[in-house]
Amino acid sequence: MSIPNNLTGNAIRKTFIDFFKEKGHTFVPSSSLVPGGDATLLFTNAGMVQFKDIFLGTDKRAYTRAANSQKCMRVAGKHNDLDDVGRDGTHHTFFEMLGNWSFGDYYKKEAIEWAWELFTEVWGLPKEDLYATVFEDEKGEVPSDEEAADYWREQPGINPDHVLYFGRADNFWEMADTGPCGPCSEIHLDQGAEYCNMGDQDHVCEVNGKCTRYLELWNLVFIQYNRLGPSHLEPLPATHVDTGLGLDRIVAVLQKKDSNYRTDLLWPLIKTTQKLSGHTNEQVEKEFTPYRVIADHARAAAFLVGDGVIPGNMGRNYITRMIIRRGYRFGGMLGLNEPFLAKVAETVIDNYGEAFTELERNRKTIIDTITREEQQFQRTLDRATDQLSSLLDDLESSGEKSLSGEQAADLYTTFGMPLEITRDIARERDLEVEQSGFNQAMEAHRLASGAGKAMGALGGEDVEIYRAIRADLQEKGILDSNGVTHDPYGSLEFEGKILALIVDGQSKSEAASGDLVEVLLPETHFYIEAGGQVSDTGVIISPPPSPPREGGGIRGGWEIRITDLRKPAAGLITHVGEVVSGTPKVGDAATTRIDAMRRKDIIRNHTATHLLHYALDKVLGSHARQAGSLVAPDRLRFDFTHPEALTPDELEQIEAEVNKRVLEDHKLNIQFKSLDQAIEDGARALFGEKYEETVRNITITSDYEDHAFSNELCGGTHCQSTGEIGSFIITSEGSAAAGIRRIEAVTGREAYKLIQRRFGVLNRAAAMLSTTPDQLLERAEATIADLSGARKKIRDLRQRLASADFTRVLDETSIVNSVDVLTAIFKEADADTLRQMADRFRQRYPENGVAVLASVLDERPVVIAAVTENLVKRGIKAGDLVKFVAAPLGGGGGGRPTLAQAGGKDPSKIEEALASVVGWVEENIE
RNA sequence: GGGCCCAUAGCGCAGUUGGGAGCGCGUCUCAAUGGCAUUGAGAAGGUCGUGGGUUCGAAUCCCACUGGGUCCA
Repeated sequence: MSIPNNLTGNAIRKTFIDFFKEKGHTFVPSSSLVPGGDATLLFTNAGMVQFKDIFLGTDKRAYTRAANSQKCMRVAGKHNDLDDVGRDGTHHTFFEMLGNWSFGDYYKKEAIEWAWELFTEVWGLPKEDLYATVFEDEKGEVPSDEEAADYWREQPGINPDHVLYFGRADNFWEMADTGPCGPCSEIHLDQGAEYCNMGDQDHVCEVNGKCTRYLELWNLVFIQYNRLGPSHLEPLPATHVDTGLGLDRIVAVLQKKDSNYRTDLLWPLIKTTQKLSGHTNEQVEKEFTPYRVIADHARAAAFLVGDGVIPGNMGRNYITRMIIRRGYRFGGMLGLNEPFLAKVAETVIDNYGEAFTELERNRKTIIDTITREEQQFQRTLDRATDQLSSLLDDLESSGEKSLSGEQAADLYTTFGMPLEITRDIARERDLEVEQSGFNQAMEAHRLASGAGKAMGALGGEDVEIYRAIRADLQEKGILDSNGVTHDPYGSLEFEGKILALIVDGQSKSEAASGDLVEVLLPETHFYIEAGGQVSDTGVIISPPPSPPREGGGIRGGWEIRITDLRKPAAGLITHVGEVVSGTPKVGDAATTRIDAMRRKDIIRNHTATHLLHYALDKVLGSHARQAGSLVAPDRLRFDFTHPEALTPDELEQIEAEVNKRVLEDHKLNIQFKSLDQAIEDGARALFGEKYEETVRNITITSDYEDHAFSNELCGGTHCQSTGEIGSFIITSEGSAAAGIRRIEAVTGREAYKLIQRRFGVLNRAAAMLSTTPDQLLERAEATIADLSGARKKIRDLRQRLASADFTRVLDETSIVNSVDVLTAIFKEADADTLRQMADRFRQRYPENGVAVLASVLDERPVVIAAVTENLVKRGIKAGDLVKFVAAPLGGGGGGRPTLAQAGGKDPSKIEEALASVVGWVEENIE
């Protein structure tokens, strides 16, 4: 494939960015596929995701013009089933969206001019084949976009008849039911009559029509209204431009390919796959669907893992798993029966690594993760195949021809066996799978799963009260427009006036002793739970602080014990606690005191958390990233991405590494800087976390290395140097979710307590075994060996003793109707020994023998009854006999007809019970 | 977040009305062959994931927890 240098996919992307840079735009790198701070969105699915807050007016940027190429995933939408992707030449799970943006800067004139210029002058698309569409409201409520239409008609070389009007569905863009919206304008390309896929003679090709002749390329959105209701639009003070041009599509057009998969963005992936399958070019064309699916999915998987999304069983992790598994499955159609997708993903990295450096950086993680998931899937399939085989065996032996849909669905939902594979295997044996039952069962499964909705108690029902309080205080000038000042990094003490007291959700002028109260102050130094670090606790007291008196009260003063902090409404922070003594009043002078020791415990754990994060990276690899964290005074808990349980050796190394850094006693360096700067300096940002423009960057650098070994964005409170941590001990390692491990650890005071406790146990255990702690292990091993040897000996002796006894009584049978009946008691014999005796009895009396042997073990009677085979036919069953014998002992029993066992509670009745055996045999024999 | 499945010897697994904890591979010992591959005989190895409950008796039934698998949102 020879493509001119200026028309490679990478060059086209670059041309777009450079073109808009020249027009004064700032290049903004693509944001992650995982949308930051937006829980409603599974993946970034459009170029505007990272700019959404600018349009909503809640975010500001340093620039007003931007250009980007945004990574997007569309997989879970209502009309986009994953199963349809890859079946044609234009649909993808992953794609790039080129866009240029104006935030209150230029508008329709420039947007249209530049789009035309780029298309016709730079990229040389034929002017006569281009069409522009503009908005005209079919309901007549919103004005037509004549402005845009006029600009289009002014463009050099455009055919004015190619400017067309369309209604709301095609040419009006809205973010949601309310909010910013506006008309849009699209550029379509007439690819020529041969591109029509509707052979029908009555069919007329048209823009936005039914066939594939006219291709929509670029959508220019003009945001000029704010929608307040279904028919209520209000003009926005500032207008914005948001455009979207799918890279794969424009590259296909410029490279004159009839399928996106034949461009130099995706074709190399198909060639790599072909190398693996060994197919000829003709075979590739024949099997083009699997090739497309593999190319698309390998690309999506590489980008997903590159952005830190690992395969799992929930949300975006689940999508990632399904994409890898589907790719693997389609590989099977090409005869690829072992992990191969990572090799294709490597081509993705080679091809895209320059434009998206995260791919290159995470090369190893991407390859390992994809391969591991393929292997896992193969294991799952192998297991499910066994299951299916035995189901099909049953089916065949019962002469049925089709597997029930319910069973197929069960196989899928429980063992992960996809329907197609079930069907393939069944067909090999000439069996069918019932489709409608499968659909029904899946629907039932969907309903059952959906019934358990995640409960999201967001609170907020009392937000009005707090808003009113804030408005009132701001009106009176008591609280400034920024609200309560929050500075958790300085002093642990603060003096100020009580601005408000809230009791039972109502603002009060005073609170009484015992009241649960929220205290509002103009400023607070308490840390408020964030980033895993728990809130501070402390007290608020009335000054002057007098020495505490007996009984805890302060004369004339009051004290409030603070246990939590809340942010009930924007700009408000309240201290939640209980009035311990006195009557605090609004307007009272107050002194706050944070519990200092507790705070120290917390900062030790927080700094240790950073060291742990670093150590995980060092020992396990860079794929081990933070996935959750708790920093409490008594422990820290850290969740991170890692596919398997940690070995004891790894845990030891991690613990050692952290303690090494503690003992080296490094200073922490805390700086505020711009997010971009921090990332450039190597800070690790968290996925799904939204950061302000200015971030707090915490780095730890050692004297003998030139760069920081720990570099994090963090708003928490920390030690001044790592030595304050004291020591760090891991207390547990486990799993938090699939692919996520959890480590718990203690530091400082808790670590010391733990060591003390452990030493205590060690010393006591050593003393018990009359040895020293150092030799405890050998001693314990020896003791255990002795013990099991002794136990064995006892068992042996017992059996030998019992055996000798048994030999004596073996011939002391009573004869009833020519049946030898033996009853005997062996104290201390266990059930096992009794059974062996029963066997010997039956060797001695192969016919016409009944034995009932009893023992008392641990104060409880045990009875075994043995009956020879021939007597079973005459109505003597061991189970019945043993039940009869055990009844007076307060027990019951059962077993097989020839050998049965029973237990009971009352050993004193054994003799009596055994004496009744002869009578029972006499009565029951036929 | 919810549904379903699984956890038994180092590994892979069987264990069906609740009553002798087993199979294959691996390990060790002995024997056969000149040596190896191999074959035969024998042995060691298990808190039946953890904790409760039901029962005279639980790997087996019930509950909770832990770990793993899987599907759905």
